[in-house]
Amino acid sequence: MAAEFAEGERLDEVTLSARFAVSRTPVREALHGLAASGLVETIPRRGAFVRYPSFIKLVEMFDVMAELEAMCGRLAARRITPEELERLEEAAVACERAMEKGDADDYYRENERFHHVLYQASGNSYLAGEASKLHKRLQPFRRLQLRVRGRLQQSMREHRQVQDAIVKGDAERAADVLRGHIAIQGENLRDLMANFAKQQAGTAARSQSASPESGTRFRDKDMRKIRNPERAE
Amino acid sequence: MAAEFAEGERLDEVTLSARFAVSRTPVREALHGLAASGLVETIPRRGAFVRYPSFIKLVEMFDVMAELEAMCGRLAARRITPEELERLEEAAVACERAMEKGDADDYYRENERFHHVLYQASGNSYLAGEASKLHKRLQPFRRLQLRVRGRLQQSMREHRQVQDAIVKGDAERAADVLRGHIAIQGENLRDLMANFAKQQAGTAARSQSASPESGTRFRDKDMRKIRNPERAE
DNA sequence: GTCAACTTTCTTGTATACAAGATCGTTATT
DNA sequence: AATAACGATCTTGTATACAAGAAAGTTGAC
Repeated sequence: MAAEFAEGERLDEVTLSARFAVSRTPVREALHGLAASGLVETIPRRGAFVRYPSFIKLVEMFDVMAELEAMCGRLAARRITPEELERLEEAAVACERAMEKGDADDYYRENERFHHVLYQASGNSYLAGEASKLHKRLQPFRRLQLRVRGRLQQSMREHRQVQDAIVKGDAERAADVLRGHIAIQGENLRDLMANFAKQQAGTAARSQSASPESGTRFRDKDMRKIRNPERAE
Repeated sequence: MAAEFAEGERLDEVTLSARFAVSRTPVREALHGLAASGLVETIPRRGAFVRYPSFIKLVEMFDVMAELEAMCGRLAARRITPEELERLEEAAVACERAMEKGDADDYYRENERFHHVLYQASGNSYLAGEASKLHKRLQPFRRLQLRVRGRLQQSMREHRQVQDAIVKGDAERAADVLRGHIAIQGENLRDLMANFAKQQAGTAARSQSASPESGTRFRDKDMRKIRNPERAE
């Protein structure tokens, strides 16, 4: 399920339509949607290719996420309503319960609730939307990290610090704590990926086989045809 | 050209396909693209509706843009390469020439170049991409502002301040100046819109006529059919 | 006259057919 | 034998046909 489609794999429209027992039309629309959300890259007249974010790109995305969350925190510290404060407390309590149970899945869900309350509390609906989108995209990699030893407890402490700063209306501290809260996930990711790379070192080359760059071998005679790749978008 | 499609207007697929002399298929794909970029809202089984960002949303977007640019500046101050520094200077000089000529269109183009160099110089390609996307979306509203009296000169001064901070490697100052540089556009927008509203006050009501909320009159008898609007995505 | 159920019409969503570009294989030429 | 030109095949992009859901109009009951 997790590794159903390999990085670089070409997604053939007819194959997919056969597999899901629909015509090519909805398949095409779905592929365009995935392309918009970045999971797939489409090259005109060539097809759609699976694009998992590279490690570099993931770290970059976590950096941006950290900044967006910091902005949410800064604004929320000034703008949060009593009702939202209450929901923040509820989410924090739920997180605490999950942590005490040691239930990572549960913590993960409640953690998400906590952050979404913050996005809303920023009072900037565009920001909230963008933060949610990126949060969702980084979701699987965030989830991975909750397995790291002691991460749940640390995460919880950071949540309480954020909450404290917001209750006190300390915008800059809320921003800083949140920035760190996310940035540390980028750091942890580095560690996880390093370990993962050690294990998977042997099979890495194979997974690249179907990518358009490495897989489609341009023969010398075809090189005369000068094509500009004309990347989608 | 500018106001070819009115806010809330329904975009009929067959009408559009007739107008552009293509079949419905590419029209549908184009509409989906516009929906992804936020210019159009699609409601399942109902159609696509023109959605210009509201004034509130615009201000929100400028706030986020300010933060993204600030982040670019902070990173660029530390990571910019000599080659990028050179391109920044080139863009700044080009801006200066345009300003001296008083050519707002030209300044607008070169200003864009200046900012794109900064995005690149951040060394975070994801950030650069997101900043470019939002920049592009705010483009028409930015452009409006260059007509404001004295804005060109002020903008130019701010550019030089940004450049100075980056040359000196002062990350926080670069961030602060850039944040202000963008934030002021949100402020100016407020003024422009206030003036615009005064002029257009009479015609405002009419432009809403075709929106699905106000235009589609549900008759009482139809209210029994409980539909969840099921907003797209 | 008003309101509800039915029917008609219109529009989106999906399937299929066709056109055009791209890759791959074959053949001919140097 | 290597390379270029040509043609066959496959795949995407577009057009058209069909199905299903939504809005509007019509008829009938109270």
